[in-house]
Amino acid sequence: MNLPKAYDPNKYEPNIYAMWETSGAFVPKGQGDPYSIVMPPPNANGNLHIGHALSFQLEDLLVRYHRMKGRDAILIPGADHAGFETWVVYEKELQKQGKSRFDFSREQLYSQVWDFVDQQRGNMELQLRALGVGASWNDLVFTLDEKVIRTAYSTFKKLWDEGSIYRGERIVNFCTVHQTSFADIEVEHKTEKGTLWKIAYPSLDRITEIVVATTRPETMFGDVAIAVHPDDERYKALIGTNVLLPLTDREIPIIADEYVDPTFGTGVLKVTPAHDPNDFEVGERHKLAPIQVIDFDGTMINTPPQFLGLPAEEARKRVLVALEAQELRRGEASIEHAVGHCYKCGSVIQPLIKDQWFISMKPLAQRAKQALEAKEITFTPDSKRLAVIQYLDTIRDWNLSRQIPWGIPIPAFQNEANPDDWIYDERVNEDRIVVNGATYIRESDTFDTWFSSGQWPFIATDYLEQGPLARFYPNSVMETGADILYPWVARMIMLGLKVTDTVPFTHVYLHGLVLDENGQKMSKSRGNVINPMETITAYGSDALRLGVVASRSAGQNQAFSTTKVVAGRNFCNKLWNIARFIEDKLGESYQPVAPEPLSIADHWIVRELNQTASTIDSLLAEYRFAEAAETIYHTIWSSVADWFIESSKQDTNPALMAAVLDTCLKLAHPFAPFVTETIWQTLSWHDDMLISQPWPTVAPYDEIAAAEFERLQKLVSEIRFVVAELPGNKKYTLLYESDALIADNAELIRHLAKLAGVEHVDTPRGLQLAASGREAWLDIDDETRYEHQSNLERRLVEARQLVKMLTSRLSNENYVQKAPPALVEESQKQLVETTELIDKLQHELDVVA
RNA sequence: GGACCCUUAGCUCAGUUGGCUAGAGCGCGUCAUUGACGUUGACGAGGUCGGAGGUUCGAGUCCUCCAGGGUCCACCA
Repeated sequence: MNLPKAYDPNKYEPNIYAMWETSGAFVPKGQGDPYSIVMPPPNANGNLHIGHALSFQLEDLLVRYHRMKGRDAILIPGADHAGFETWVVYEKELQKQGKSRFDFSREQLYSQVWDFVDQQRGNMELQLRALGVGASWNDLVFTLDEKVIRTAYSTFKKLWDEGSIYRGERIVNFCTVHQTSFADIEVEHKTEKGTLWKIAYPSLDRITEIVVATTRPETMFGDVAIAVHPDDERYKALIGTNVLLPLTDREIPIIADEYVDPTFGTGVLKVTPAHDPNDFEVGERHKLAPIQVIDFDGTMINTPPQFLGLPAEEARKRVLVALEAQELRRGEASIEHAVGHCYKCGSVIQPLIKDQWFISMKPLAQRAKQALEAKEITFTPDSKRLAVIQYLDTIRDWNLSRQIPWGIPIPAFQNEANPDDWIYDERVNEDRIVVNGATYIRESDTFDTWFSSGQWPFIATDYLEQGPLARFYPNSVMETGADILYPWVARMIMLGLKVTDTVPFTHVYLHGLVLDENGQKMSKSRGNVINPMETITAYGSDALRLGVVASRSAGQNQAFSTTKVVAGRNFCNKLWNIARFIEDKLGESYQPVAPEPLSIADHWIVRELNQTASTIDSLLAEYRFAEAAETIYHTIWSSVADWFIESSKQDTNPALMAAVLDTCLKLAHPFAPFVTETIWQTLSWHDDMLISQPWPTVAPYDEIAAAEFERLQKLVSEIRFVVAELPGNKKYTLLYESDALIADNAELIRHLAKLAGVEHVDTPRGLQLAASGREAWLDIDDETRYEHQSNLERRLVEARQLVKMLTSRLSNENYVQKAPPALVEESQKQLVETTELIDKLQHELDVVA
């Protein structure tokens, strides 16, 4: 025996991973039906967090399992340039150096960030290896790889050519801190308390006035009209007249628009097309040109001099004071309203007008919706499929433009002489190009990163170019976080259908957030982040996998639990020691022999393992990872270790023990890849790798023998139970009169039940073991027996309650008629058995008395 | 404003189409024991499944309402 007593994961994991990787175990073999998962690419220059561990370990689990099931399986890794995230980090770096983005050209910035990311790269990939994630590393795709850009461009052109891409002045969500716009979905709305101010706009003769209600008085200099509902009797007469815009000498008209809600505020809306999306639409309808009064840096422009250049917040205060001075304020009310914030810095998102590139989403969404309704893609949990459908119903056009240098340049050029003339051209390295004699200037914006990552499944498989991995498209499963269902999953579906004319994957599995042990969201600011690498150092990679997969269901945010990681570590150690025991029994020179079950324990364990394999099959088919993990845990710990191994100490069947160990390792491998492979490598009868083994097939056994063992278990359990209740720590002798099971397995029963002996007698004495229904007695003296009386009484009461319940159930005619016959029969059988038990217990009590 | 989810043992959570006496890990109690494993073994205690109705022979599971917690979506100034 050269294996140490305890499994030390850190000692083996790196070597095992290196063996897999260098031997090409993660590379698809080209045989069998393709099975593919494309990894949601983690940030190339970041570290993995515990949510990544869950995500990637689930993906790896699926791929390992399907590989063993004979599929041509691949897990395609990725790395994300994480446009905005990385840019924010880099801009902070610049700040530290006392520089800003304006000190450099776009090309300079791009190459600086590239170097910055390059320095950090590799961490994440090492961490994936530590997690045991068996990715096909040569197929890794970085989101700024040339082929990603190529595909993004061809898709953009396709959409452009068919008119789905348009450039337009629209209200965009602009972060004045980060100097970029966001898609609607990226804006974080928070409900806040605000103030609704009422402000009087005087008529031209200054005799009457109309009172508007607004939460943003500072935008009043951008007002181009006052709007009321056309049917609002209070204001009907005023429609078409002009009022004076306070603090200015500008006149604006009163217009009628259905959009105005007469019950809100004063029923009068100030129309500020440049700074509110609704007002923008009202303005368009009434052909009113917007006036921008907040600049892209968040300060005031186009205002009277005293407000010029002030930050918007400050301007608001001063405007209110100025209005007060002119006695134009007509009260205020506090309201709760949703305010958009930048999800990164938390500052208020300004709705501003900007020329941006948009995709018309309605047609894409319709197509995706049909596919989802037809269940061309299934979801776990299914409720998320319905959620996506609902999202698609209300989708708005997608703003693709980002004012961030770190990203894929938008391949568009504008005619210097004619601003409305835009052309598609991929020469994005040129500032200006000449086409047909006209000079065109390059668009300075980059794509929203989701535009390229939305095409990830067919990019990573080179499907459009029919590369070597093209057979892996569509992907088998998209496994990702429920939090990016809309920004990512929905878009992959839409773009996949659009570009490849097929769904990008056939199943979506969504995991929830891993919360901290108290159920709180993990965040750096809270300081409650669990680093998966530290967990691996402390407990091992398999322990982390088992712990994080256990008791977790799809789509639910659930707490991390160290106790489950500990349980996982203990399980690995258990498996290790099962192997140690078996290897010790077999000896170092063991040569494999065809296994054949001989003892009743042998037949039973073969049946159990068959059952476990098929249970895991059906659970994984439904993505019930936690239950599958629990199944293998209990099979190995209880059935194999506590019963089979213990039995084997009495009756050794080397070939079968070896086969049982092999089967356990295979079944457990997707859930605990490192320890199982480590053990496999120590087995003298294998010179290959576990990772490449086929999933266990059904092995033959004898059902009668297996059932015998079950009866033996029942007897042993009863003996243990009764003995535990008896006073003192004595060892007892089991007596039997005529019982073949006991006679044939006397030594085994003695060992399992820790008895002094098992003896055949002609006249039984002592305490009869009633519950297991055997002709067997524990040889106890009268005094002990007397002390045991209360236990007998207690069990008698329990048995009588059960009889009462069964009797009433069976006397219910509806039950007998409507319940499935098997259930009724079961109840009847149980009633008979329990009645017999009562007789025996009663008899025992009579003897004592 | 809309939608979805959660509430089960002390803690963290499972529980497919309704099926009988609701499970796991950890924790807790009693006991055992130096040779596979103390990262162990045996035995046990602990839950009227958030509350109230309803459907059903039968409800943790389906329906309605209520309470508490959470998430997502949303252009009411």
